[in-house]
Amino acid sequence: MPPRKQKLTSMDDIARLAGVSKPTVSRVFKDSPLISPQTKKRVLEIARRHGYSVNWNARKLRTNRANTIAVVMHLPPQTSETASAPFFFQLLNDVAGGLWIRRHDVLLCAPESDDPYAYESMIASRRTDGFIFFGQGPGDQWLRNLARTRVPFVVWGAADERAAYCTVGSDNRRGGMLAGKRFAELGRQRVLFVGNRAHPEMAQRREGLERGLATAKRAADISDVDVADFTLETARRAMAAVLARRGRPDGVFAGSDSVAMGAILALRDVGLAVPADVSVIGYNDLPMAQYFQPPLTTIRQDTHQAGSLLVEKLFQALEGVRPEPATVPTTLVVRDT
Amino acid sequence: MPPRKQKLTSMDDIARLAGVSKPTVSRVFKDSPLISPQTKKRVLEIARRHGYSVNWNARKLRTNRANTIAVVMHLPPQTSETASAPFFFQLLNDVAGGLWIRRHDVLLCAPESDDPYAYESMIASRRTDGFIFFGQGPGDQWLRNLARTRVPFVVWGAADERAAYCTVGSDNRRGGMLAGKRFAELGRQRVLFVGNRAHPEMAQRREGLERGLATAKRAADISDVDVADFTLETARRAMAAVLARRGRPDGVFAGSDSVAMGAILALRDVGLAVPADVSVIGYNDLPMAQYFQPPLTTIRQDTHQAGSLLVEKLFQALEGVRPEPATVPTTLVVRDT
DNA sequence: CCGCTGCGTGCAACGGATTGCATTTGAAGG
DNA sequence: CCTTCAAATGCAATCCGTTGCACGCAGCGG
Repeated sequence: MPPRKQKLTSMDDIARLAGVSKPTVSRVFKDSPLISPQTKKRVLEIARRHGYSVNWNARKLRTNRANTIAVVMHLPPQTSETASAPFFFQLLNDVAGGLWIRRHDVLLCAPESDDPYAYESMIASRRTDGFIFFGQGPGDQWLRNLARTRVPFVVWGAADERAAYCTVGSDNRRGGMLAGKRFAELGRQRVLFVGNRAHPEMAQRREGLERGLATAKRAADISDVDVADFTLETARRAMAAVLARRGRPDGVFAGSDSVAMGAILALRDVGLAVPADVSVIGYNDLPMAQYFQPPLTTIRQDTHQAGSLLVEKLFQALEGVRPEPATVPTTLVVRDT
Repeated sequence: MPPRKQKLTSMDDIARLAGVSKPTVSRVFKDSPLISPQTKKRVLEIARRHGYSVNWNARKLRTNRANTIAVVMHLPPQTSETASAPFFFQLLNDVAGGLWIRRHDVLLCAPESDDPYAYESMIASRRTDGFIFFGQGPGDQWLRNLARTRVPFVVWGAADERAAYCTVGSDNRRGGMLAGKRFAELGRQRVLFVGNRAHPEMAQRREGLERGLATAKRAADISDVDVADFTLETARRAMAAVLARRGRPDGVFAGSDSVAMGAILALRDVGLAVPADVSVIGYNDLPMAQYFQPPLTTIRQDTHQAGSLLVEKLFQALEGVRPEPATVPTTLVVRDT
């Protein structure tokens, strides 16, 4: 492929036009304090008139920094329907905001594979300075492996027990506990956890649920429905299957709002009323949650804060500091379920 | 800021290790047919062993192409709640997919401003090769201006009458017409269009609506509710205001699903039953639409196809061809409203 | 045995900016 | 009037690949 377009004006050209040297122009564009105000003004003026802007690639080459952060959305490859997606997109928005403030570019990536090599090579080739992963997926061994390399990254998800890598996540245990306590208050006895314990975050939510339920006077019973993904449809089917086979719950704690909605539809299908017969609590407080019928009771987490934290931690990692994991607070939003 | 990290292995190093010259290594990584299979194999082997990958920035500098496409999501700056967001995120997914296939990076951008200069400078600095804009926003004069520059871009939205720039969009007029025809069939007489005619796409949908209604035996009446943004909340409020002041409609065509949901809530608040008293039709067929209560009747557009088209057209533009606008088909999905 | 064709490689000249160090200049200090 | 110092600017090396062109060598037809 031939190089594109006509020769474009370069720093040399601007330097010549402004009657200064190339380094001076360079410093002007870096806003270096070394340059006198008049010179700066003149150079900028000329540059603007000629539609010049610094060649980013040359700069990146020379400085050896990409000034770019890659966001990896760990979604099932084909399914663009994934209903937990809305949450991640909201998070994406907030993360991108934080990165723009720090004048970094946001590169969108699909998870190539779990092979650390793919990520190492993106760093080695200077396409990105670091990664933000959205969600750990089922099992996080690959992240532990990645942590052994020199790849800077942070993860939205559950804190790793062995603290091999830095995470920012909602306080899953506390979120679960809030749900558990509420069920306890409502006197619910047979609670179903709909999620997938292979995902570290889900496991923590379930753990919190247990603890919350333990505050009840009469011990409650927990059983599980594992779903392969967190789409509404999958949850609905899984729930229907369980309702047909096993006994009827009087409380349902769902790993995400979309799952909660699926569960509610399944409950309604077998004639159980929400919340009269069964209390349901979701997770994430998606925008849709409040408009679902009935409006969903759910655990909210602050994505805006999450976004800034993720960015902040990653920048620490880039500085060579080992960032501490963090959690964002969770609150119970009581609506009608 | 000092250059980061230790000196990393470069093409020279690999060349030396493999006992060949730098150009040869370069050609290996470009998968050039000039190189003999043995040499290629040997070089790749050595490169992999040393964790080498081509420095992307150097390559981009030399070839003068960014191999990157910027996606600009034209969302209101602050509001991350924008409920029409889900649709754009779905589209983002599909666009990104198309770009990955073409081995291009996806850069996420906020709309800096309507000033073409911002975009020109991103091109000049070779941070991106072109732009994909999601939505035109209210008024598209700035896009016409942008079209006069050398910036390659395509837009998701309504076709520009003067064809100043290339768009891909749903067949808005047809979509509107489908809605209009359905209202006609149902014998609806007083139809409300909830949208914002300043947005070209919305104007087209309304136009289609009119045409569709014209097929009725008895002429129907159209009036408008303009909303400032397309969030559920805004729509709900606007709708409530109108219901209080003006007469009651028996049909509502909403510019987007989130608006439709807002409208339904407002209708319910004043005691109007959907669909008994009022038929409501939305637009986009968001994943949530089918789970709303009652499940939303709406106009669906194929985002997957839209994504590929956008990408395809943009690449034509990059090749210097002036791409033709295109539309993706729309279908009426009849549910319970 | 010679000249030609083509494949596989190497040479060297870029591409556009950054930066450590040297240099100029004007003002302040002696 | 001569230093001395800081501020402002210039010099030249460097970052790492890509590519037009030249070259060596093997095989082939004459």
